Amino acid sequence: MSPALFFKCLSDDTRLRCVTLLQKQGKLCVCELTAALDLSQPKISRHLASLRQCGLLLDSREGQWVYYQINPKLPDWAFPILQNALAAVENDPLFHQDMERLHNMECRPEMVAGC
Amino acid sequence: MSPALFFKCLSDDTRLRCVTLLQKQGKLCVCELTAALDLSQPKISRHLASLRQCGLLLDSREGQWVYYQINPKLPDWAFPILQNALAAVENDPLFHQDMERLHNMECRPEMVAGC
DNA sequence: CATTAATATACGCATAAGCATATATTTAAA
DNA sequence: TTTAAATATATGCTTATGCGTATATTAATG
Repeated sequence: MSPALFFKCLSDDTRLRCVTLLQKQGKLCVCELTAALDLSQPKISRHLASLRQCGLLLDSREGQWVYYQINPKLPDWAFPILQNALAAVENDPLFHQDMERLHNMECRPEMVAGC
Repeated sequence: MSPALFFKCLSDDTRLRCVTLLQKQGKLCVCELTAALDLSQPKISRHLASLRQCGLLLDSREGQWVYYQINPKLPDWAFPILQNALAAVENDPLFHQDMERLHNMECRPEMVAGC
């Protein structure tokens, strides 16, 4: 993963929103990201796949759900950039909207038992 | 300038090399960047134009030469990212090659009198 | 005024990116 | 084993990106 490729991963709004949400929340499944960003499932899934393929994200299936997280084995120089990326969007009301939609999911996957 | 657009500026190797050299050196003219990166003048010029148009770089003509520098009026969140971008490439031998070619220019513009 | 150096732009092209829609796959549950 | 939910992928399309080459522009110089 070269620095230029790394920046390309963050150069699309949908991908940047996914990555910063994951940076903030640690681990989210596809349906949570779909709800948070209020975009179509295939669109989210395609961008997540591209982020996984270039090594920025890791995925892990837990039953029905596939969770994504920032790859902890990224090169050292990558982590400060991710922090800066989060800082760059954290004051944006659109970021707060994403967070709000995430928290307002009627039925979060991890709460399935209670549904 | 949105964060995603800012990252897109850094997502191409030629542009990233220009920006990190300018971050390191402060101010360089087109022919210095052309020599440092060892690429064609139109290619450098086109990328510099795109970086200027989106506000990342400023240009200033001094006689025959056009100098480029990082725009000091970038949003606050942009500067730490630029620092981290430089940090990400500074240990790369290819970055050192660019620096070396820059310093090895037989005739730097600012030395014109001595040529 | 003609020439040269530095820089910018135009053109034509090839490839990459991103999208919406439809469909396949995987897993859990009835 | 049928059904439904979550996720992934395929298809066809449109637009964006990047490139090499050629040419235009601007400024200094003879």
